[in-house]
Order: sequence, then C-alpha cells, then structure tokens
Amino acid sequence: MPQAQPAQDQVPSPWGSRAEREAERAEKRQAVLLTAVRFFNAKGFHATSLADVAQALKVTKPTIYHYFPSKDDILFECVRLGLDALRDAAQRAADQGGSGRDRLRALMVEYGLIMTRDFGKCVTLTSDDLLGEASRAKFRALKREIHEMLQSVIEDGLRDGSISGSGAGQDARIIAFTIAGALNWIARWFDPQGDQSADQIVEATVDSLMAGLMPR
Amino acid sequence: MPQAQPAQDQVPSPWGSRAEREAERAEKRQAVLLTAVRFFNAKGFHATSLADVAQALKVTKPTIYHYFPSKDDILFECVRLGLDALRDAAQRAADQGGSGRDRLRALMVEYGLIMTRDFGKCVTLTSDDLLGEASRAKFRALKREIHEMLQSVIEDGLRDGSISGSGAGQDARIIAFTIAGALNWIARWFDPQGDQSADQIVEATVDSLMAGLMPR
DNA sequence: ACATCTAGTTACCCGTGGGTATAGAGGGTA
DNA sequence: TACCCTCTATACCCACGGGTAACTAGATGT
Repeated sequence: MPQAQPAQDQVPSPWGSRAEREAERAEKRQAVLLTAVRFFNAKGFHATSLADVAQALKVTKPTIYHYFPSKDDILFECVRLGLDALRDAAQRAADQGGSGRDRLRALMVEYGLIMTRDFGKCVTLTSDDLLGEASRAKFRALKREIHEMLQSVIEDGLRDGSISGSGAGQDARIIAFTIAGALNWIARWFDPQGDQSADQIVEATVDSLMAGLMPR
Repeated sequence: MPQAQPAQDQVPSPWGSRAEREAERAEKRQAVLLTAVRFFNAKGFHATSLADVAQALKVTKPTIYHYFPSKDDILFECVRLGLDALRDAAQRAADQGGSGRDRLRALMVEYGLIMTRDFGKCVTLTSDDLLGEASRAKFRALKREIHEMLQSVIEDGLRDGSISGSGAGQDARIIAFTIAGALNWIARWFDPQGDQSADQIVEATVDSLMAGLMPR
C-alpha cells in the first residue's frame, strides 16, 4: 500500500499519442498566427519578416515553414480568422429574431468589437494587394459575402420600416458602405490603452450611426 | 511691310530661360507624382517599383531620382497633396458662414469627393508603416490637424444645437471618427466605372450620415 | 534493434528592387 | 572656344528577406 500501484492511480502523463500530438501542432500553428498578426498590425506586412516572428517565438525561420507553406498563407489564415468571426456575427444577427433594426444593431455592435481585436483589425488593415493571386480572390469573396449579409439585414429593416432610407433607390448599398466604413475605421484608431473601453467606443459609434447628425 | 519686323510681332517661342525652365521641371515632377500615385493606388506601394513608374513615363529609373531623392519622398509628396486638399476643404468650411451643421455638411461633401480622386485615395490607402521615421511623423501630424478641424466643426454644431449628440460627453471625437471612417472608406469601394457618379455616391453617403438609421 | 516520423537546427541560395557612379548630349553663357 | 549646368541613359552595387537543402536529436512503432 505505501507504494503506488502501477495500473490504478495511473500517472496520466505526457507523450499522448496522435490526437494529443496533433493538438500540440495546432496550438503551435495558432501561436504563429497570433504572433504574426500582431506584428502585421503593428509594423505592417512587408515590414515584418518571418525572422521577426520566429525570433519572438524563440525559434528559427525554417521552423515556421514547418507549419506554414508561405508567408502569404500566414497572412491569409489571419484574415480568414477575422472574416470567420465577422461571418459568424452576421449569421447570428440574421438568425436572431426582432425587427431589421434590432438585428442590424446587434450586428453592428459585434462587428465593431471584432474590429478592436487582433484578427479583426487585420481584416481592415490588409489591403488585398498584399496577397498573391490565389488568396486575393478568396479574400475578396469572403469580404463580399459579409458585405452582402450586412446589406441584406439593412434591406430587411428598410422593408419592415424599422430603418429609414433617405429617399432614393440604391440606398441599402450605400448605407452598408457607410456603416462598414465607420466600423472598419475603428481598427485604425481605437487604442486599448486609452481611457475608453472597446465596449464604450463601439456602443458610442453605433449610437451615432443610428441617431445621425440631424436633431430630432 | 511684307517682311516681319523683328522687334514687334515677336515670335514668342521656346527655350525660355530660368522661369520657364523651372516650370518644365515642376511639370515633370507632377507627372511623376501622378503616375506614381496611380500605381500605388492600383497595385500598392510595395508592389510598385520605381522602374514601373519610369517605364510608364518612358524614361529610366535614374531620371526619377533626378527629380526626387527617394521612393519614400514620392509617396510622402503624394499624400501631402491629398492632405492639402483636405485641409483646404476643412478651412473653407470653417471660414464659411452658417450653422455648424451647414458647415459640416459642406465639409463632408468636399471630403468625400476628394476621396474619389487620386491623391485623396492615396491618403486613405497609405498606412503609415509604409513611410520612414521622418515622413511618418509629418504624415501623422497632418492627419491629426485635419481630424481636429473636423472635430471642431462638429463641436460648433453640437454647441449651436444644429447637430444632435446622442447624449454622453466625449461625443465629438467619436462622431468625427464615424464620419471620417465612412468617408475615407469611399476611397476603397468607389468605382468610377460604376453606374453612379462620384457626386451621387458622396451625396448619398453624406445624407445617410446626416439622417441616421432610426426613422423619424 | 531498426526504420521512421516529427520538430527543429545551421548554412545557404537568389530574386527583387532601392539607390548610385559615371558618362554623354545639348543648350546657355562668357 | 571653352566652360558649365541640366537632363537622361547604361551599367552596376548590395541589403534584405522569402524560401530551401541537408543534417541532427529524440520519440514512435514493429
């Protein structure tokens, strides 16, 4: 009894095979992406070398190429994570109940919050000329998808009267760009060190879009 | 009488010295800037080599270095032209009469139109990590100046009641970012080949910002 | 024990593109 | 005639950074 029994009371310990191995690999991939996206956002894509990223992770450049085929792929994975978050937010907003306006407001708030976070910022800060031919096409397609979801919620709101168009026809498209621009811009100016929290500035931005400038 | 008199009826013609020479030089500088900014906007700064620009002008790279000290300077000159246009617009708006709202609307329309043009686009599309230490500081200072002029017109409007804040304190700053974001974004999506003119989409965008989304 | 797979290393290659050295052609000036 | 100043070209340099080759150490699986 004083000695530990080998079979029961098993030491759970390391070197789990396969599944665990793969989990570690995925974790390392994530670490690369997170480190990379922070560099990209801070210094810009071209000004960031993979050696920088490697050094920050205390490994060497070829190690990174062990996990990703190219720098281009790393950037694309980063923006894809951001775009996934946006798409999910748009999907939740589309699925939820309430008027067009309620759904739009929920979407705007989530969208704005994503823009204060690493991968969301990356989506706005990445101009598509940074990506190679192939990734660029996918990037544009994903952005377009999100734009259409946003525009569609706006159309719902215009139809059910919970949102006001200013008059003429092509409204939803312009409104979508106005909103996207205002929210995307958050990625460029929001400072987490500042005296207002992300929630505060997003809420305020959304309010200003909802209310407009004309007094009521 | 049949023969032309040398002194009167002077042939005006070429090879004017000094002043004219300098004018030609300035003209060539402008041509470089315009060609460069179009490349930058279309392909991105890093993806544009000075050899590209030179070739488009049917000269060689060293010729460009005869007119500009570095690629960095060329980019900075481009954004400076855009920023000058914005500052002038803001200045005119500040100087003109009328309520805060009237002045703001005038400013927004001019601002938006600038964003549909080469040098204006360049301001939005240029992230400051593209510039070297020195130009970057100047770039930021100029952008800040414009932001402050915009914010100040908004504050006038809030004060005279011609613009509605949504309530809490820090409004003007947030409203300025909302407006700037929506207008800057025009540079990214407006397509001059599309079926709406620049005036139309700018007008519509400004209207949507003025009116907001809530029905009245 | 033996081949194998993974994760990481050191050392290297090389294309691209910003920037320069140098020379020549043409006109302006003395 | 001689000098200089402006503009342009040819030919070149070289740093930077993306990407690869080849090797090692350890764990795995048979």
